[in-house]
Amino acid sequence: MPTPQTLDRTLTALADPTRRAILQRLSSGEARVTDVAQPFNMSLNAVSKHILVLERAKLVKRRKVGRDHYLSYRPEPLDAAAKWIAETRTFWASRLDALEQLLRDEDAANR
Amino acid sequence: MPTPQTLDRTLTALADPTRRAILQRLSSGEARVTDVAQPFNMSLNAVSKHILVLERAKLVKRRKVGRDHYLSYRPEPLDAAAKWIAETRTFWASRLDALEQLLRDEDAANR
DNA sequence: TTTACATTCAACCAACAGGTTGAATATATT
DNA sequence: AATATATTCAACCTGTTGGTTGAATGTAAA
Repeated sequence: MPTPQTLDRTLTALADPTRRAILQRLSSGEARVTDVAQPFNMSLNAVSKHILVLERAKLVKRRKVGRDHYLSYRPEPLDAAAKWIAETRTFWASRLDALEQLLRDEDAANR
Repeated sequence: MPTPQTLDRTLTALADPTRRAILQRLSSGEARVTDVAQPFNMSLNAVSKHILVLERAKLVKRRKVGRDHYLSYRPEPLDAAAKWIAETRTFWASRLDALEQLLRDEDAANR
């Protein structure tokens, strides 16, 4: 299970369409910072910052070759987040079953 | 599939431990704003703002009874987010299979 | 060795997030 | 009618986000 802070970083990184697009691009293979930035309608520096956020969340790894930085997609945090959400959903759903909810509603109505 | 903006809102809402704790609290049944705020070490107003974020993400629904506002947890956006992540992960993983990655690495090496 | 390229660093800015306090509003209770 | 409770609204503050531009750094190519 991811530590809360790890989860925060993963979800924050994913909660931005530019960063999701970067991940999608990298899912088809390594690319340099410039390559990743090319399709976006913003400065290279802006994309570089987004990449930093993804690195902090360990969704992207960097391999330096001379002046080029090759970026690659790392699926592990996504796996962990998906697992956390699925487990949490199950747990929460179990606390919302029909009978329990009915009893709580009655309790609330009688207050 | 959730619209990108919906996904943004869901992930943003989930990327905060206070808001996750609020959802957890509500997963065991309805509660009023004051009840939800009680355990937190912050002002009622701060919690009220967090609830607004959760409402915007449709993770919480509000039912007003007199001066009391009863809040309830809505799992649907969580389901949608989990589904999106799972599908995306599968899609991205399929583009990262061993052969394709090998070919791309050779291509990169020969540049 | 000069020039071009890939990238970050640094400073700045506007908008937003997350918190505060104080007042306003609406409803209950006495 | 007066008071207490539940909640939001409004203004404010501080720190962060997401963007910009310009300069610095390191490496490759002419």
